[in-house]
Amino acid sequence: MTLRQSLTKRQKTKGGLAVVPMMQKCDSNDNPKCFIRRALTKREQNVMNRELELLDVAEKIMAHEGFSGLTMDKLVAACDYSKGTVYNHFANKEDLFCALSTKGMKFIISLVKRALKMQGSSREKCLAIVYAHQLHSQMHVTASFCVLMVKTPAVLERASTGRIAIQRELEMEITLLVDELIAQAIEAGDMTPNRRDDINAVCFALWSMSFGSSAILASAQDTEAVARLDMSNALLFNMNVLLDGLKWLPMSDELDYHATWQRIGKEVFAAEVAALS
Amino acid sequence: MTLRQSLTKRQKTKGGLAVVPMMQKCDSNDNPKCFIRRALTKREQNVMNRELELLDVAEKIMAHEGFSGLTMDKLVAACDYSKGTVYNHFANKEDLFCALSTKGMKFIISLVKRALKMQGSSREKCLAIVYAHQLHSQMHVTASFCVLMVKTPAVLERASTGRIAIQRELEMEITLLVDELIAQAIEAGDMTPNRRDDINAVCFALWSMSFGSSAILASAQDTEAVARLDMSNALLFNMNVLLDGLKWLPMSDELDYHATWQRIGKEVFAAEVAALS
DNA sequence: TCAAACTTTGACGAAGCGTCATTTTATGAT
DNA sequence: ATCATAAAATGACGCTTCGTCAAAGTTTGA
Repeated sequence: MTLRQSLTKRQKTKGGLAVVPMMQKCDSNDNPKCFIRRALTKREQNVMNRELELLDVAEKIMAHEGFSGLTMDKLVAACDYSKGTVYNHFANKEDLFCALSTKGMKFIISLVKRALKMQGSSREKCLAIVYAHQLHSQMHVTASFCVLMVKTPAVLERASTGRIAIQRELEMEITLLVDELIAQAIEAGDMTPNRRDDINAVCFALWSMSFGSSAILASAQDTEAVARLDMSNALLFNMNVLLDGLKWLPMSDELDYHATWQRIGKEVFAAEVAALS
Repeated sequence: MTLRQSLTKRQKTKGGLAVVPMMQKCDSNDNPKCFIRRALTKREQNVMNRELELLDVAEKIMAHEGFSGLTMDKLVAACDYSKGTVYNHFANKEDLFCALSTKGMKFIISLVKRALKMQGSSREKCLAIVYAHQLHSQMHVTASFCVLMVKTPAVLERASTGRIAIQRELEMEITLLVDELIAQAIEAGDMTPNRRDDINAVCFALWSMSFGSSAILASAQDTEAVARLDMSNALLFNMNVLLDGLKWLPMSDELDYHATWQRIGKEVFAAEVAALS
């Protein structure tokens, strides 16, 4: 976030240097509309609102016409702005996907924060986090695909570096939240990993399982191995096996985590669950 | 595979029915070059060889220019055939991706079959299967992305139904292989799930963890949560935790699975490991 | 040897992407 | 209030990519 902050506010094009307009850019050459953190002018406020508006329109198109149905031309046609303006926000199509992913991540983070405030053991909170992830993938099916898609070289190669950086920051934020939970669990004696390294490994294991399960459940519903499954319980089953393997107390034969799962839906994410039906 | 097999060999266009040429199609309207299983004519043999050739060229382009660098026009330019001929093989770009994925799946299956023949306990064989998956994602980075990508709506919406069906068959094949291993483990007393349902659940859990770990390791290498990791052990760690959670004997504190992991690399996949360096 | 069946070809139209010269709007100094 | 200047918005344009199809070429088997 320190990039180019030291430059004078107005610079001429002279000398071949890139113009750095009032609306400063985080990134030297490609990412438009990625603000330095400071008080926003009225103009910048407008720009930000418009960005949200554009993302909404894009999401609607995607929800309606599928992933490949979203094109820049369609987005331009569907909104009240011109092509140039849209491209002022998103450097290219992949950048747009990245922005949609960012929006999704922010949503997930807000859910995760609520999950962590839940009453219960550290293991129950962990389940609540996983529940949050699944909620997102159910509520915003297409957007959750963006989160997936953004990891793909096709996107990483083309999206603006600024947006990729934001994406990474958000990932870091989630990681830190999970790290904290793990630390709490260790402190409370619910789990006892040997070395400092193991916290990282545990965090990665949780992520892998949660991500793997949700991704497959969301995309491969008519695969035999998924179709034959009791899908409502699959995620909980997977997580319980993993958490048992980690010896994260209380073990699943000591406590009925189906009840916990229900409780999470009712107490923590009531509004979201309701919105789903 | 029973689709349209009962139709007479030659049918006229009359009556509005789709032409079903000598080179029969599995699919009524879109998938080209998807053969019914029977002795192949010389012509068909040529066509199949050419398909492999085209896939090779496509893979090379992708390896060189990245995922989005592969376009139909480039493929046409890089091979000795015309656009029409290429489109005779692949209904569209997504169909090509699907074909690349299929090729990858076939490779994985061949590795998995070797993994199952390994000397050792059922749990060790299970690790060998996971090892096979990881090998594929390391040896054919781009192709393994195709396997991922194909699950995405963007591809499913457009790929020919015939190829998607083949894809599903191959998935089924792997599922059956894993099912069999689980059944063996239960019979040998290495694991004791309660009900029939649990076999499905166990299979799904294995798949989720293996897929999730590999996908993240392959794509998100510069994410904080991955970068800080001991990546060479992450997959083994994840699998051991999961298998411990399943109480799949011998537990990881009874047996040094790092040794097993080494052994798999040396004994089962020596050639592939060597090819990687 | 020939007609029918099948394949190959590449020019073409449509659609998508991203750019940039030009026009419009906002800002702030006088 | 006026005007010069900076910034933003516009949309026509050029280029790439996609996928089609009528026509030309090739194979098959009678």
